Order: sequence, then structure tokens, then C-alpha cells
Amino acid sequence: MVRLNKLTDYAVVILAEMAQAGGVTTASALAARTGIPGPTVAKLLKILAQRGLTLALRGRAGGYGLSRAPTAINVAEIIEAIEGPVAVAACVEGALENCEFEPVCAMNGHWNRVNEVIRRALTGVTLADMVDAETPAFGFPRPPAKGRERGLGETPAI
Amino acid sequence: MVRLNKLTDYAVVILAEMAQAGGVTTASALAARTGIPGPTVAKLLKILAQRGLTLALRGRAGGYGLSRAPTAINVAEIIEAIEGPVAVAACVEGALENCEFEPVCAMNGHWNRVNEVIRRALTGVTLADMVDAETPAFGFPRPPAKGRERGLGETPAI
DNA sequence: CACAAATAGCACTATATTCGTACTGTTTTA
DNA sequence: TAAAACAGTACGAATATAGTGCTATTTGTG
Repeated sequence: MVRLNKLTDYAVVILAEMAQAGGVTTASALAARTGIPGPTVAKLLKILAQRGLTLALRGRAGGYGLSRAPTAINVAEIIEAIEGPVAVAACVEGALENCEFEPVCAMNGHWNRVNEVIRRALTGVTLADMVDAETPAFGFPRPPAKGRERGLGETPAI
Repeated sequence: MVRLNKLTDYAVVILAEMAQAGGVTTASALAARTGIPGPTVAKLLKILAQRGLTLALRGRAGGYGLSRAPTAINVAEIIEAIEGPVAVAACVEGALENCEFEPVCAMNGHWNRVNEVIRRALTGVTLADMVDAETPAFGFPRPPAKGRERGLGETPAI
């Protein structure tokens, strides 16, 4: 179904939650808030940190924070961090595999255009778009945006 | 990787081959030309016929033909014929499943926009676009375009 | 009229991918 | 110095997918 895999979906949810929370949040707190299994959250956060989407703080008061503003992180980046390049088929440019039928195939390169359109669409949507608070997350009410304007590092009130 | 599954990819290739061939073609001929395993081709053609994308002719001189002109068949249709509705996540409208986290999720409905953009992109690409003969299929030379310029409807010489 | 060629439909199996978990090591701060 | 949190690796199980096989039905041809 041109479907994202579950882990990618989770990653977006986690980042969205971080965007809403602001500051630094521990993996276990994110797991509790999103309902995603703890170990899975931890695994994803590690990957996201490696890819530079999040910053990890080790030590006793550690946790993870977004490395950039939510408006500066787009969905395509997130997908690519978890799944690798966006590639609807094996034969598109940038895909990690090669299509064995490539020389015989009737559609030499025509998937590329389709792929590009999709990639562009995904690049155009930012994390901020995904959480814009019109419909705030249910069950975790939080003060109006003004109130939570604390800088990074102020920690989450777990 | 926002990946189509293999069967869907095959379906597009098969339809593209049919578009190039025109008229009626047997499942086994299509298998031979595309390199896709025979039984798999047969299976896909049955599904496509059920969904109305191809017409099936039974009996001795039977086979399959496109039900419409290649310009009137778009990629989204093909994907939906094989995989069901285009849905990047379980929570988008039209998806066949329900997301268990839906009420708690931070991104209530925001996948919908992303999904719509992708769907529109796929709807805009026709089968004809996928085969436009700039780079004809290798290994299966066929007469110049002029020669095969018969109108639609004339097609499957049923 | 009988046979052969082709699709229709169903059910089954094996494979591959993906998901989730567990464990051990490293860093940092109270 | 101990506890809390991240880092990395490796593994097992569940799920989805791909592919196969068989039988029935339709239809043209000799």
C-alpha cells in the first residue's frame, strides 16, 4: 500500500512528541507518552541520533532532544534515516539495490519521475506541520505554547 | 523505503508490456517477455481482470488485453488493484485498518495530507507515461509507432 | 463431437522481512 | 562510587509476501 513500515511511523510519532515537549526527554518518558514499547523507542532514538536528527545527552540527567527546530526537519529526512533512500522500486536512482530485469524492462527509468514527485512531496512536509497544534495530542494536555518556552536543557518534568 | 511490493511492481511491468504489444496476449507470452515467473503473471492477470483493468478472453485463442487506452490507466489504479488503497499509515482515511494509538497520537490526521499528495502524484502518471517509447524495451523490437496506431477500442480484437 | 488451449478460482507452503527483546558496555553526574 | 542514561550488537519470533499446484470452466479447431 505504498506503506511506511511501522518503525518509520513510530519514529515520526516520537519526533513529533519531542517537538511538542521541547527540551530534553528520556527514552522511557517518550515510550510512556506515545504507547510505543520502550526498547523500540530506545532503538529508534539511537538511530535518529546517529543520523543527526536528535542530540543525545548521556549521564544521569541525560536524554534526547531535537537537533534542529521542528520547522527545519522534514518527513523525507526521517524516513530516510530509518529506511534508507526513498525508492518505490529497485531500479530508481539512489536505490540501494539493482533490478535484475533492468536491461529488459519496458519502463527503463520511468519510475524515477514517480519517485521524484513522491520524494518532493515528503520533503515539503516538516515535523512542525505534523504537530501543528490545531488538534493537540489527546490525553497529554499541556500549557499554551507561550508557557513552555524554555530553552533546551531545562529537562522534562518526568 | 516507501516501497511498492514486488507484485505491484510486476503488475505495472506486465501492463506496460501489454500496452506496448497491444491487442490480446497470453499470460505465458507475457511471462516470457518480461522474465517474470509464469504462475505469478497468471495470478496477477486474474486480479487485474477482476478489477477491470484488463479484459480476459477465454478459450482457445484467448488471452488478456487492456480494458482501456494506456493514457486512461493511471499508476494509482494499478497499485490499488493489487495492494488496496494507497495509505502510508494505518490512520489515514480510506485505509483498511485502524490505528490503535489514534486517540493518543500526536499527529491526529496529519498523515492524511501527506497521503493525499502522494496519491495525487500517482494518479497523475499514466501507463502511457511509463512506456513512452523514447527508450523502447530492449530485446523486443517492434514496428514503428505509426504502425500500431489504432484507436482504443479497436484494441483487444475480441 | 471430442480435444486442446487458455483463463478462473482456490488453497497451500516456503521464504524473507520486520518487529521487538535481551544483554553487555560506556559515559556522566549526584 | 553508584546510579541513571545512552551505545551497540545479536537474536528469536511473528508476520507478510511470493510463488506453486491443482481442478474447474470456457471456447475455438479439427
